[in-house]
Amino acid sequence: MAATETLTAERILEATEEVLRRHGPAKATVVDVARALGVSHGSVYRHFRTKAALREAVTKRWLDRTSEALDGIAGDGSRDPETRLRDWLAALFTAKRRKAGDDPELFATYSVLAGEQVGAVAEHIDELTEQLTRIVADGVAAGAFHSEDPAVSARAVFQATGRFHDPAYAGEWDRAEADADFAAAVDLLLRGLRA
Amino acid sequence: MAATETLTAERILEATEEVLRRHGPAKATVVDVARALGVSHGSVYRHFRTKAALREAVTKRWLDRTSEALDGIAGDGSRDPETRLRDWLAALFTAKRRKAGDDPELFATYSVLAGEQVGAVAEHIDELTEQLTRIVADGVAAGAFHSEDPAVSARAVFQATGRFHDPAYAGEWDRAEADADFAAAVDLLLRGLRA
DNA sequence: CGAATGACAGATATCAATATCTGTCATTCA
DNA sequence: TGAATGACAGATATTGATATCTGTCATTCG
Repeated sequence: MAATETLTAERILEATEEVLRRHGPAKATVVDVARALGVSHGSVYRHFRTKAALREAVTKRWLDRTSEALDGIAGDGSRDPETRLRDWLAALFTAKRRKAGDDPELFATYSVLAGEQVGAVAEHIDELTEQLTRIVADGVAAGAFHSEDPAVSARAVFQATGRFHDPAYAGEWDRAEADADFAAAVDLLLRGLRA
Repeated sequence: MAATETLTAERILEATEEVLRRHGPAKATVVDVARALGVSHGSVYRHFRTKAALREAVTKRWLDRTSEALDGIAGDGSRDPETRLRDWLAALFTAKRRKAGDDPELFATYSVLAGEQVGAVAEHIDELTEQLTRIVADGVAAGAFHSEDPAVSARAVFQATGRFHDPAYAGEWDRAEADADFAAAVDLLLRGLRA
């Protein structure tokens, strides 16, 4: 029985996600989470020192799902770097667009949380940029790319494609021009990277 | 004497800007503007049909100041396209950064207004993109740039540099890495454009 | 004895009553 | 006669009294 299972951080995070989905970021309370689990809110505070810590943990969890999905593409050293870079960027854009399109309210909720958790987001961006750096470095090693410093180039590529992954632009992702804009951006950046 | 001058749209816009500076976008009212001018609010409605129209006009005015400043660089056909493109992007970044840094509250106010006036902003972006297109087209004509379609490339360059002109990123502009990031972005994009 | 509770103080949010604002228009003023 | 006014209705914002929430901790429970 779910209700008699021991109270773990993981179960609290699941309940928190559910409460956030139902109530939105502004109205989701720790009391709501406790109610959903059938425990007192004091028990939740045993696992998370503050409400902010709980929100941070649930945000990290969400961000990590994106990072993990992309890591496979970044790490696949057997494929040629240009294709890998194109695939990685396309996968990032597609994933974000799907999340935003499938459940706009939950996406908006997590966008608000991400806005609060600047630190967690910075870490997430670092992770993604490291994945990009790996691809660029592989490309340089293979003679396919030119770059003075793969980390700098990767950062530039990530920032230049912000329009296609930053939640601030989510409203533009279903516009008719989005795909053409994305293709033009990737083509221009890859021309810039090629040896 | 100012108080006895005829009431013109221009004078109303000046007063509106002042009221916005003082009260911010949320609390600035048409009544405030009328009070600042020493007239009844009915008189303001003679020149602007709605409060939204007044806000749109004052926003356009603000956006146009940026466009005009950059038009000189874009139109100077005597200088080489690569330098002109670098200068144009640097001028845009510098102008935005200065506005945001010198008077953060007014900048935040206008950012809110820009968020409301989607149409006016779209026109402004079209203008800037046309200026960029002129530079890219000149570069292609001179054999310095490669581009299938200068308008598409210009759009890609503008979007890729969004981090350095979109008010959503204003908070990042005074970070230590901003200049290095900008340089890396411009270098990468110019490598992509060169013939 | 460690996990869970629930009462509590201070901080934050909600709600309904009140005040202000937007947009109109018949009237005044120069 | 055309520009300006100010009273007005409906919509929006402010306020202050009330309810809920956050975070703690002495106590209970298994």
